[in-house]
Amino acid sequence: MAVRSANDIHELIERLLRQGDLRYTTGRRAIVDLLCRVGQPVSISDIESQLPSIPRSSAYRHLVDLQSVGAVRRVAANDDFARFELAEDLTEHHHHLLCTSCGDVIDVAPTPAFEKAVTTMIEQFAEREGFRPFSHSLDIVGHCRECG
Amino acid sequence: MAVRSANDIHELIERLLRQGDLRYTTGRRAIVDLLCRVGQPVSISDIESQLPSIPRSSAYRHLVDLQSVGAVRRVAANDDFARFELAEDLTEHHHHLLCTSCGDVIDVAPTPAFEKAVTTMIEQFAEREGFRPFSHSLDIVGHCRECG
DNA sequence: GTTGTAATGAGACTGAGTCTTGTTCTATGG
DNA sequence: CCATAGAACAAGACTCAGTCTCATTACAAC
Repeated sequence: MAVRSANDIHELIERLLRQGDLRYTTGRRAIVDLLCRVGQPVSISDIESQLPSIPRSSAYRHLVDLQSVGAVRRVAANDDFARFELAEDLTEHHHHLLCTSCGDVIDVAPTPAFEKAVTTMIEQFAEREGFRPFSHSLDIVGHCRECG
Repeated sequence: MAVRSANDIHELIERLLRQGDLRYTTGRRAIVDLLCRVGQPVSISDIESQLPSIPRSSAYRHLVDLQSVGAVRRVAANDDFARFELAEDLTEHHHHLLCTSCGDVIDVAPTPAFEKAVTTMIEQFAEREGFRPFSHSLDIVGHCRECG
């Protein structure tokens, strides 16, 4: 799903951090690396098991920092564990398949026809409700291939 | 947004509970009443303030019971408080406007054109990913009228 | 009534996520 | 090179939404 190379992403995130007077340190880079590699939303326990050298408190702090500069986005999954992924500006707009059995989250890219329909509809809501939309996300709930 | 009258909803929920060998007691009814009245997702603190006679532990238990028979659905909002609403079977299919400023959740009914586009796209994903879809939800993130 | 089961209230408990504190890096400047 | 100031960090205490336990109460069936 990566539209840019990992190198590009690192460079972009470094710039984003610098704009916020933050450094792109080893710990932050390790987390971004993981997010690039996995290519789908990652939970804190994923981070703990993949990057055991990073303490939980640091992982949370890094994620908050990365969010604050717009490099990372928090994803609300179906279980009650927060998950994190690279911001869409760095990858591409996509939606999520949520498995209610194993909790897994799978990224999927929408078709242009669908996104056009969404945009049209959102404009209607915005008009009617006086709502100013920033972004949208579609979650498809069901069972993944493994869970049948 | 109510497609059925509150009376109908109570009757349906009573039947759902009975099928699960559960009774439609005063506490459960009070919560369902609140969900009908408010007509949008409600948080635990909303329930506490609107129904002070129901202890928190009971409110949570009632919500779990109501969920287990399919009368109520848990909604993941943008803040990290769970919210609850009547299941779509009892009301009508709808989506959510999430305000990132005040945390409010507003129900909106999708246009038929949009739902057709969603269905088509979901079928494609299901095919491609071996995913068995049960339901979907679209969240539109932004600022509500009050928050500008 | 009696009796078995569901429902309830009160409060202890759990654990994801946050905050605090003291320490270690690192970028700059003399 | 060293000094030093601010950022980053590790460790662990802390918070509080949500869950669990258990003793008590309501209810349905006989």
